[in-house]
Amino acid sequence: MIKITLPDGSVKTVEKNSTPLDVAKSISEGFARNVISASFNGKTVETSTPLTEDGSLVLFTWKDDEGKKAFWHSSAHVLAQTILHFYPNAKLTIGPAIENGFYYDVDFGDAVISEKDFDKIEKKFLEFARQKNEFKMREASKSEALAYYKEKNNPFKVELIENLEDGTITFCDHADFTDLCRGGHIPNTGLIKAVKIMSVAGAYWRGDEKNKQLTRVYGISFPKQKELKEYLHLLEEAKKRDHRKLGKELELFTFSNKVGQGLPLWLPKGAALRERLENFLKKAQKKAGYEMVITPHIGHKDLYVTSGHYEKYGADSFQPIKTPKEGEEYLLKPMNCPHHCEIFNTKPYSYKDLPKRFAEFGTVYRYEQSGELHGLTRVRCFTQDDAHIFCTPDQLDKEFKGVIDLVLYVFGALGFEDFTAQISLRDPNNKEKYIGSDENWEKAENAIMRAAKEKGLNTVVEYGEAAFYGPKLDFMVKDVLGRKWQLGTIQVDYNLPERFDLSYKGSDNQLHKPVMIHRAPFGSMERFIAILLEHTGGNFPLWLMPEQVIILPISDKYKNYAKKVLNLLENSEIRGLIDDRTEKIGKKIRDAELQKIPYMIIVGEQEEKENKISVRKHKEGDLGSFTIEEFSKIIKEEVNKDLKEF
RNA sequence: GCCGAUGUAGCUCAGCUGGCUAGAGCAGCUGAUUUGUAAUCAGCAGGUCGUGGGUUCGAGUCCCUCCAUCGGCUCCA
Repeated sequence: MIKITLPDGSVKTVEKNSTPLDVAKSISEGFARNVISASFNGKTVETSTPLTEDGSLVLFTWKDDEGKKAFWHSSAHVLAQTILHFYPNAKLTIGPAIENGFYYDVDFGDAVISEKDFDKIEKKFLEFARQKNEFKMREASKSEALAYYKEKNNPFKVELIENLEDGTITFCDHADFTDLCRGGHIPNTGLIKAVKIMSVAGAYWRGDEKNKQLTRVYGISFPKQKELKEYLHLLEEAKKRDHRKLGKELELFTFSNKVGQGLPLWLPKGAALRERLENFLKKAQKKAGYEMVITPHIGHKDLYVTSGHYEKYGADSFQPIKTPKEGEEYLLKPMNCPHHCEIFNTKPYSYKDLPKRFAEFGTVYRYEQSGELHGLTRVRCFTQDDAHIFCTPDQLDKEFKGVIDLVLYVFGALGFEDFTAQISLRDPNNKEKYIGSDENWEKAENAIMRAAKEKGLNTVVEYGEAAFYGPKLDFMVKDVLGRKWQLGTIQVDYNLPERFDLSYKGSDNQLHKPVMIHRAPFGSMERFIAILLEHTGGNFPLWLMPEQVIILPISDKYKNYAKKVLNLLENSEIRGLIDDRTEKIGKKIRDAELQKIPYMIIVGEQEEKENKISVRKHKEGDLGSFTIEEFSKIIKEEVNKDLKEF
């Protein structure tokens, strides 16, 4: 007999070689039917793995992330089985579970797979699934495994196996299908009741552009048909909040092929919104001791040779601007730091002058690959809410934490609660991608980790995500489809001060190098507004709204009263407009609702007589009758609720 | 940049297997209606069917090039 400890602390004594499924059955038959995967002593096991020693067992159902992972990983096996059914010469590579579903990377050879094929794949997939085949793990020696895939002429699996230790190699069989596999499956294929092939895409073998491009087949599966339907419905709903769609509908921004790919055009309402955001940050920055600077959109080539950008990005950037002067070259600025370094360099500083904090809404130009452009989130011209802090090493921690406070203030005011603070470090295996000494890198990395910890941020560490000149603390927020985007960023840099030979006089009368912090709480105006649009669905906080109220006269007779109301509201710094079309009130309300204007003010005979207004709130309906003073107060309170002082 | 898909009026879309002057709703314009909490009625106007080539008696429809967009990959100072 062995003792099995369950997550609630209870201990079950079962016979040796009992399986996790047996343990589940000993709890209840009903529960056992829902158990789809398990972990034993922290390691993923099959639900059919015989347990041979005492230990702690966790049983997972579809409701658990681990359960879903096993479900989707198992689905990838069935997908591979189905693909081989239609394309017997296809070569399988890897097929993991992902956040929403699973994929399988396949070398289809000369065959092309596209959306037209999805239907038949789904049908055959479910046919295979219904056979209720069990997933059975089987150990194999390295030579056996290699021989198997060499015979199948599959260089990808051979490469994978060559990197594995002998004695750790396992296969998983179900029906007549076999795959190299670490394990973690659902009991049998019959649990998969619904599947949808979502898309195909090219994906490089092992994520390296230099390798062969494989075809990645994305799918998602569910234990119930209904859940698939719900998932697809959710996706449809999410697409309605796509910032590209809302940006067009709300007339915030647009693109023009004549102007060029990835070059956003801000329309009046979008420009007003953006200006409001900028002023909001300017105000907070002023309190935090920043000084505004302004720098040109171009810079001499030498500036970027000094900074290292020329060497790093020169060939892949917008190409230099030539002048009539022989050999003279300027670059569109891809970032503001070199300019700000030269601003610092303009005069000598004492340690008593530091920190210096230079801020600029700096527009930069980067030649992003055409396939990378994406609405407003990835563009070729964007404006960073940039600033560079030059401080002494002693001041670094305090300054860094001050920036964290500012970022948290900005995120808080705009309702971003669900973000991850990502510590982006160097790729330890690829140090030649970065400039600067190991010593400086370590100092910078430590400063970031220390500050993030002291501020109690919930952080994740990502290797290989650093900038080429220094590590970053990135504030990541998801878009409506769950894709992560970097918004706020704070970077510690010991390298540019060296390259630009920045210095200050210390109390010891010696010259010292300042430390530089690059930071942008929004990240860029473009990306921030895009993500804000998706999070709010266009219903921005009231203080940001291009139009806060719209006045709807019942008929032409009340236009004058409407104008009077608007005037009074404008005196209270409320932004509004009048819908003076000769339309029915129902029509005006409908149009105002579609434009997502927060408050509608209806004025007619009744209102004019009583010198009042009838207020209707977007999405909520009639609020009743108010005096203008009462209404102004409500608006002011709502604005102040979101706009706390920094 | 790479893989797959898509591109018809300002917007959302129809146009089947190639066949007369390419359709609809909304928006726009004109007129009537002066209206009480999500669409008043009528009329008018609006399209080189993304671009350039090709196949064909005939191309929005089939083929190729390029451009742009979408979903991924790679990249992201």
